[in-house]
Amino acid sequence: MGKKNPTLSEQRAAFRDYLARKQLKMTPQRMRILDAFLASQGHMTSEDLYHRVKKADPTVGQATVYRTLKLLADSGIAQEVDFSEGVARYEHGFHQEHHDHLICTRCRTTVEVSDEEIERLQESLAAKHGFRLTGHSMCLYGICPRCRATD
Amino acid sequence: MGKKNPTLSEQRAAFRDYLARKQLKMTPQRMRILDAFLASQGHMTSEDLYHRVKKADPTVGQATVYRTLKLLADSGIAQEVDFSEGVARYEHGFHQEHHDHLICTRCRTTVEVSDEEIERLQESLAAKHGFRLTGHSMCLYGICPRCRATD
DNA sequence: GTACTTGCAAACGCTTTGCACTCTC
DNA sequence: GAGAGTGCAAAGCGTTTGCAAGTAC
Repeated sequence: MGKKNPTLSEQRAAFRDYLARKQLKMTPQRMRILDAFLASQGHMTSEDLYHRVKKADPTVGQATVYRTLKLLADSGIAQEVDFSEGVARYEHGFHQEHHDHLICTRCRTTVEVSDEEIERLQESLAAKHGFRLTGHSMCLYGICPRCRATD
Repeated sequence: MGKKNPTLSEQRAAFRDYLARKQLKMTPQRMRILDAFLASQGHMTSEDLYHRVKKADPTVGQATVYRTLKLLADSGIAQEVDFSEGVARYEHGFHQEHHDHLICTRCRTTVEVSDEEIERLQESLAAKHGFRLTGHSMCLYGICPRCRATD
């Protein structure tokens, strides 16, 4: 478990490969969006990324960012996450170990957490009902230490 | 754990109390929406409920259903759940034991599951990061036995 | 040269809201 | 009768899509 994170150029190559496999084309826009995505951290919305990309190239359209994020997710470079806010968020997809999220409902801070025991129990819970698991999302909502301190 | 489910008239009374406490009024529309909600099962969308209510009274507006569902959720009679579909769903809120959802991504069947061990681990995971948990949502996505059979 | 891509603006689906009217308490 | 609630239609939001022009391969 836990190969180390791919380098920037490995990721670029991976995206190129993905595009080729799907008979899609590499374009300057896609390149810029990929780079902006890789250069950022956390859980970005399409909007976030759009603004970042726009700084580098004001001509890029919002629709292209939406479209490219879908490709990044499909290629595995990005991972869509849903914090029930009504916006899609994306995080880097190369986190080998699955992780879940601990979200402060007051300040929106999020912490990535993981627990092998929980993973294992989830699998067996699914198996007990005859399901083959393809994915899951677990969000724990609460109040973070900092917000608790300022109560 | 596990008081038995409240009766229909207990729930009506609970809603009435909630409204009174908030200085809101009971109306025939709210009554009908509550009844339709209680008479249904599963994970309903506002749309679902709107259609049901409409059969009993075609004059009820969609906005009223949205508004009333929010009240039902706030009062604890309903519980909002999010299966990442882009629609809000509501289930009965009187399930005392917390449960999570196992969702078939092919046929959308959902099964309610619960596991005390997982609950406990979630608590301790949150505590480890100094969070005070206020809620959580866990959705396990997979393929249900029936869909697996027709592969 | 042939698809595939782009930016734009319009359309989308779900949800919320402003309004004039109506009703509950 | 004062304050809430209603239905309607319009607006809001994040996201998707149709299109004509542009571009990677």
